[in-house]
Amino acid sequence: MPDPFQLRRVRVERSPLEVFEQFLRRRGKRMTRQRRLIIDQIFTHHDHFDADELLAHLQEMINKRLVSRPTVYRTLSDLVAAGLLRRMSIGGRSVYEYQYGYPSHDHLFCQGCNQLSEFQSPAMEKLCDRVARQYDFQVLGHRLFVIGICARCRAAGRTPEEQTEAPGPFLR
Amino acid sequence: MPDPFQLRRVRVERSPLEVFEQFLRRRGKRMTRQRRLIIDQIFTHHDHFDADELLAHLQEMINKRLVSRPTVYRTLSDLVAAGLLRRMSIGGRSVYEYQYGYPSHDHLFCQGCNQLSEFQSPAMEKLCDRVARQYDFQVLGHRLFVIGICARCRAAGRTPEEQTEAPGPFLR
DNA sequence: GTGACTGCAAAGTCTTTGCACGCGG
DNA sequence: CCGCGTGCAAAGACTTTGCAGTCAC
Repeated sequence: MPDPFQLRRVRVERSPLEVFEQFLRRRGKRMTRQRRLIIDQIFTHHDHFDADELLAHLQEMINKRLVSRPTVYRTLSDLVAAGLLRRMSIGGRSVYEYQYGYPSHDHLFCQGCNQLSEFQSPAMEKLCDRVARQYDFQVLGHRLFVIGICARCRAAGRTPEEQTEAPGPFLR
Repeated sequence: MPDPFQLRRVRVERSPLEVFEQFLRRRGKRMTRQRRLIIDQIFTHHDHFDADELLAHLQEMINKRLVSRPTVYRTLSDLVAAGLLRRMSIGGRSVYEYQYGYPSHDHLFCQGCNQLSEFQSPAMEKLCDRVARQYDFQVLGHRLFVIGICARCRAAGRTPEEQTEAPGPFLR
């Protein structure tokens, strides 16, 4: 059985830092100490994360007053604009994941543990394209969340919390 | 070419109001004038909407002080809990759509006009199930957003705004 | 009559913005 | 040195909550 938790990066020619530097240069923007810190922190992890989690990882730097909250938010937006990250939303907050150097994938969302995991499915890509063609819709990408209960939670007898908050996708 | 904009309700035995009344009764809750107003307003429209849009439709009632903002929010949550609505998020806000008496479907999201439309694809349902089985994941449902440009926007030469905000899904 | 519901105002969360200073190129 | 970037504080957008009066049952 394939493990959905282990997508590996695809090989890319330039490092995220290089890509970002070029992005900044093209726009007459600057590479700063803060931006470098944030990129380092992000691209040494392989996760879905939100600004707060990133801030937690940067906590030490924040304590040392090396990065501030607004700068983290601003940089995250820049990284999305640069195509390095993708932004989603879960539970009303923005959540980010790798885009550059990371394979296209879909998500499994477990209602037992609220974990987001990933899987790849070429068939899914094809089906999206086929459906879109039917509706004369030019596809730029897609977001799929399969919602349910993971094996671990089922084994633990953990059932979804009451449907007070039904899972639902979010575009931004 | 099928029109994605025209899903029609499926026939159901009980009206949304009846379902909600039963839901309330079972929980020792009460059917109030406000809740009736909100349900009426919602189930005479066929849309995706958020609390503010609903509030706008209820504006007259609000002006007359017949419903308040917190009550709208509270009732929307109740309707989700009752299985009448589904909640998603777009752009950082909760967005609702029909659940009860409405067929299962997926979404096309146009980056040109930010319109959300719907389509049905049995193949998609099957594929989700098949993929989930592979990962030993018990499926409760899924959310799919195909992101791109609709025919109308393409014809109008409208391209997506710059990737400042990449579309991304949102679970809640 | 009892206790759930409402409206109001206020608080909470997450995110963005205005502004003066600091620093990259 | 020019002007972009940062940090601070404050504002903003959306949603939730505490509380006292009101209304459904």
